[in-house]
Amino acid sequence: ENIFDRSRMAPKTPIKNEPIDLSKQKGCTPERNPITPVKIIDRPQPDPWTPTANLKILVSAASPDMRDREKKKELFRPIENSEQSDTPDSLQYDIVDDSTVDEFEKQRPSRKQKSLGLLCQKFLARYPNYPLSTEKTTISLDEVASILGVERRRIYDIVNVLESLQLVSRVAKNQYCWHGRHNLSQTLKMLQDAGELQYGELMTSQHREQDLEYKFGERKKAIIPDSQDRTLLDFSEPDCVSASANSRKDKSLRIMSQKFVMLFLVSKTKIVTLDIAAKILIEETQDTVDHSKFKTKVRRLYDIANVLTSLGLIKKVHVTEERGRKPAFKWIGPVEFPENTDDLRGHSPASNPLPETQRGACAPYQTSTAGKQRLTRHASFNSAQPCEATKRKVSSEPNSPHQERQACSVNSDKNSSKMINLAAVCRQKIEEDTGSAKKSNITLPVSLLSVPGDSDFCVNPLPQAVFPVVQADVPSFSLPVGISSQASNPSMPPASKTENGKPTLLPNQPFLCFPSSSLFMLCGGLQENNMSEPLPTAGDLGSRSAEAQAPTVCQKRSSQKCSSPAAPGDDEEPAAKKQTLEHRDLPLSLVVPKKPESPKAESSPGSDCSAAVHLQTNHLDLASPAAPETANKESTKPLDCQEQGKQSQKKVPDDPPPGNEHISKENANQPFQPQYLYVQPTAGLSSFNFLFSANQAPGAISLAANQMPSLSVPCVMVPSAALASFPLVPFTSPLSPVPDSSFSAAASTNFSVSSLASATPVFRSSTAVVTPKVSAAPSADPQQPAHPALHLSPVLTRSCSAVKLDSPVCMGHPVTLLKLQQPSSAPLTPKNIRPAHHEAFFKTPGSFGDPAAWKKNEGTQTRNASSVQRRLEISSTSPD
DNA sequence: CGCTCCCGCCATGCC
DNA sequence: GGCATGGCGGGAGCG
Repeated sequence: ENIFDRSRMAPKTPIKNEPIDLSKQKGCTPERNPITPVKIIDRPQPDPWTPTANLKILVSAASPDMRDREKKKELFRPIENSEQSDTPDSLQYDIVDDSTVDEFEKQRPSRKQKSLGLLCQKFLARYPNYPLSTEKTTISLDEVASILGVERRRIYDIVNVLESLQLVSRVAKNQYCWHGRHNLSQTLKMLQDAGELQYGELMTSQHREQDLEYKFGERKKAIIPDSQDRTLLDFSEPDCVSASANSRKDKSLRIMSQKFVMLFLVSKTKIVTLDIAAKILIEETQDTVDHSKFKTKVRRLYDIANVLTSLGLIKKVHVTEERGRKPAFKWIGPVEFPENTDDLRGHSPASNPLPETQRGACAPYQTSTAGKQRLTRHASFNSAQPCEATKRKVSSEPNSPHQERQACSVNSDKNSSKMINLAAVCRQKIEEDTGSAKKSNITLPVSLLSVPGDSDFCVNPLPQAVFPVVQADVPSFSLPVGISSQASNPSMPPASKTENGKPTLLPNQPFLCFPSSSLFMLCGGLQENNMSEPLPTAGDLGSRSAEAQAPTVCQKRSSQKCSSPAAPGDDEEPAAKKQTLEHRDLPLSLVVPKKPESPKAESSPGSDCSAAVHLQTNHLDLASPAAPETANKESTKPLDCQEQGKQSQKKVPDDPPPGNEHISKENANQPFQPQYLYVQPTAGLSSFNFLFSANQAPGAISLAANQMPSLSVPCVMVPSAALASFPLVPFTSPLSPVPDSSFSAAASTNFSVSSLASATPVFRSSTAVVTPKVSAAPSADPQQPAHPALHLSPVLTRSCSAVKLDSPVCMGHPVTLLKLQQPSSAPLTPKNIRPAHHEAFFKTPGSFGDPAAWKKNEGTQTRNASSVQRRLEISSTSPD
């Protein structure tokens, strides 16, 4: 390409002479090149780096020779340049003619040729993705720079980003150690966790605040102690190694890179627009956002994005929002990480969902739990030592889901420890920071949120809430459901999900997207009444309680099982999971059907999961009346989970109960047809919409929300019948036989809105996975289900926030749920719904009141997608 | 015209 | 003072 371009390009503008030509060289051999630089280069070598090459490099690096090289390179450059001109035959030809031009032209690689992304590819081509643990590869900045024919400054850009992902670590001055992607999954997981914490907390905090205080404004003020936040990410060496590594101040690029990645990992949709990311990053860093700063941030993000793109972790996409089309990046890297998910994995093929990078997935859940602690100790990513360690780890820990996974678990040691540290740090910071509303708002946005300013919580949850789509692992589910997105929506093939899920998402999401805040999906038994359901969130419920409605809900819950406020969460959780899943997808504008699964169970692990499960079960039940069995199973599990989950409460990962897997599987198998009721929110709050599964046990619905307590938002339960009218319709009636009646009557599910938020978190928890209780008798287990939720909520609360975000993670587990839901989801309704606000694009929930609107909005999917954005925007604008 | 983002000045810090 | 790092933003390439 280069050659071509050059030939072509060159003519255009003779630019300065640049060494760049080297690019051709891409390649390889550093030293050699010196002498005969040019031509060699031509082919990039993928392979290139043979062990030998590495050795050479190392050697060179080690030795003072390096310097020499530099010298050489300098020398070379000229040479190369001259040669280059020669080199390319074609070029020459073209160029040659014009003598004058020649020089310039040749040299002048087009801008593209010089792009950081291309440069990064060349850089990466030199090193193996999965280097043998034994070999260490050292990278000499000077060498690389000379080889690649670029200034060292550029190499710093690349290396800093790579370092943020621990693909390399700095060993010494000019020296970096290449680790390859062995640790990538772990690192990503860490980032995900950290992201959840940060953002999650924020969210939670926001919610809280909101609940407490405002709905609109103040939250942000809240404060933000962000400064520290950034630090959070620093893997850099806490302990280990030389502090030297850290030296610089913040190294914004590195931190930014991590944060940027975190946004993706937290985002349901996996799509992050640059502007949103910039806003978030800026906010974290600073309150003030000048335009100039914004621009600068965006520039940096491009730099980072180019590197990440070269790594195959993200890809450029465009999100179309109301305002227009915005550049965005979609995460195409591994989404799921081992974590706890073992369980999940087991049962759910969902693992499939793992995106392309399977490798990524590995994280053992253990790591999450244990890991953190451990990690705490270590911490330093950077440390030179790490390299080795990491390698080892790597070897041991496999990251990749499949292969690597094993290793991963092991790894946890150092790397994980480091990671953990970060996470821990982040948490703390986050917690601290959390206070600041702004952040939270912002952060949340990422994927999650959609919440409009007002309904913060709600919103957030909602967005995601869209129906979960399950990726389809189990088609059966989806279909059954009336809604089934799948069925109805062709768009989402389950399969697609598997990948990242994303793909499909956008456009057609099978899932339903609700306006961000506006909708909630609930699954649960509806028994009681239809009424409102405010759900108390589990822990926090209070908020919910705040609202009058809550009581009923509570009762319901209690009846169901929700006993504790927290408990209620369960039901919700599941829903939440779904939502979360959806959300992820949605993030930007679209919802993607991805697989929900994965995620992380970390945060609220068990409990969440369980909750999720419940939901699922519920859904299932609802969906398929027939399926009660499954439901039961699930339900039971959930219970267990709950118990477990409680323990785990903290986000730390609980153990993932094996059960979950089963459940999920079961679910999948089962024909559930979840029915959902969609409730539109009253105008008030942002209107939340709830979807309930028809049959679920009431208990299930309960919210976990804990954090969200605030949700008090008025939610309206709509009888299935009512729903029918809605676009959503599918959910309600069709499927489920049961449901209808139940709906109408029961509609009241308990769930706390707030829980929603929490809910998501719940999902995460491994537990959730485990337990899906049986929905059939939703009521039956109320406790259990509830518990899970509760667990989550209480513990989570803080974490919860994170959780929410995370929820997506949960998704993985939840997968089953997703499936169920999806069906309906497809419905789009959400999208449709959206219409109400544009701004809302995210979400404003309430806005839609009319069904019609919903329909209209379909197009809006996008809006769903960018929850973050929404949030951001919303915040500014007030939601309706 | 606006999105991208290259390029390199220059600040920061360590030695 | 020199060198390694890397923040930063002007302004150009490109679609």
